Amino acid sequence: MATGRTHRPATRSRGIPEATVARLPLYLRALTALSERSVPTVSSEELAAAAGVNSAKLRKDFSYLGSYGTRGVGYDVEYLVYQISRELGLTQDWPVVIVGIGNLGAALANYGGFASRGFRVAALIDADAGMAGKPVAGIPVQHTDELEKIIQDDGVSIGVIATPAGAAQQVCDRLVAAGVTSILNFAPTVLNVPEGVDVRKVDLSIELQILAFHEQRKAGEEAAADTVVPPVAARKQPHSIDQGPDGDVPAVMQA
Amino acid sequence: MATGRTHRPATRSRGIPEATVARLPLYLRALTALSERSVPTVSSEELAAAAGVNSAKLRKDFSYLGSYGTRGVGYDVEYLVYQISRELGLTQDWPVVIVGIGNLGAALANYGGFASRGFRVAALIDADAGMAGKPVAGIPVQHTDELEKIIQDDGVSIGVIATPAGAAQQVCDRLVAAGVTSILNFAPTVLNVPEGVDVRKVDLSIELQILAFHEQRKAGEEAAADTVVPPVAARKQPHSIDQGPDGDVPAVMQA
DNA sequence: CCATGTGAACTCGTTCACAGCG
DNA sequence: CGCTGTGAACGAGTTCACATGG
Repeated sequence: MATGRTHRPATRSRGIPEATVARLPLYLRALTALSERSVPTVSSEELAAAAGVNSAKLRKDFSYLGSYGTRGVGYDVEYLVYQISRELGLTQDWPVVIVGIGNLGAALANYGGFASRGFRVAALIDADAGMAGKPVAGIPVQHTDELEKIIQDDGVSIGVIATPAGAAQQVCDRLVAAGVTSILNFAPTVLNVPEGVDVRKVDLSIELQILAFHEQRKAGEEAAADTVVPPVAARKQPHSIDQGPDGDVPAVMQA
Repeated sequence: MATGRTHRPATRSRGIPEATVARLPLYLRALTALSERSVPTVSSEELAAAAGVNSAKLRKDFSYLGSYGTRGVGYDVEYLVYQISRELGLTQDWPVVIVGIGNLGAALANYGGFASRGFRVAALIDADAGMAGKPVAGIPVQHTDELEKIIQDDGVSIGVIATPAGAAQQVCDRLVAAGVTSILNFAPTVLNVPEGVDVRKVDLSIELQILAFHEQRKAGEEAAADTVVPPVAARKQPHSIDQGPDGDVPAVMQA
């Protein structure tokens, strides 16, 4: 990217910032909860609190989608749910394959929030021939040999890699060759993919290490304790502080 | 985190940017691999490629830690491994409790990269009395009633929540009350915690939704195809594109 | 009036490009 | 001469604060 200088040339006019995209699912979840409670409208303040962000950020985020609110009132819950779902592409069905049915793969297969949001487990794939046919979460596991066929037949474009690190790149290559263009990687490896393929990674050990860093700093600060116990507390910090360590985005798990 | 206004007052002189902290584990992993292959030194270029970032970023990141490289040569692998480990607080042992031993909790308990990096599973905790005593990953599951005792006895400061969404906040409150100050949350909920407690979240469905967004855009672009097929490709793009947890968005790379 | 929507200020993060040291 | 280390330019993301419109 970025070649030299003024890139992202086109700026498709619908340029929603990546940071905003990463928060839309959060808003959607909060809105869905409100919807289930039959709440008709929410203010940016309320919704922001439910999503764990501040209201200015939420309003700015929504401003990239359009003007879906009503001044002096707030946002219509149902309408927003629809708009965000559409923006995220959740109004269509996304078949997904999960490769590597160990503890983690099984956990993912059983994950409820899966089907609930436009995602459908098209197949569970494992290299262990002994697993073939055995049902996990009601879906029979298939052998790796079937991978290409399944992807093509079902038009799968999203793949989840939950294999050991050693197998990840190989699985990735096959997924990509077969037509997958988005990959969620749980294996602790950097995947090499061709241009046009999106990879998101989730890595438990990285998250723990980040926590350890902060934890260590807390311990150290305590020692250096500036007489003045930084009361700060300042403003409003009712509860919930940073939550989404927004600093980054990813997540975590294992392989 | 933190911060109401001018906080982080002192800027303890050791202010490592959050974005850098989030990448240190990545460098560490790449370095560990090199170390196992007995590679004595690496250039920023090589290491960057292995970690999936670009070399300028890596050098800048390292500059926050100190001047650990040798001009004209590169970095000493072993030395860097040590420095980063120390910076991340991995030279000490971090006992961790995992609450919620379902598929996911079991997967986490079995995760190898766990013990390998200073983390030790101090206990597995589940609300189901029927699970009590049953060993998972060689560790007997204990009932939720024991939670406070375990945390205090073992001096646990990091907790992992792998419970259903409905139980997460409650578990979180108990963890915090018992002394935990860092939480890794796998439940799809926004956790409210008091100031000073760090929360990082990991959410499968959010990651999938972000992928779906980009996937949808790919499909749309194809249709709108600007005559000019953005050749870009420009410079060097050997393989591997974005990766990156954060914003994602293509980020060159190189090898 | 009230809460949205947004320009403008600001902060954080990334990239450039080159000085400087081994 | 090669590669690190870094100031400075640039760009992304966040927060402020207020004009605007229901």
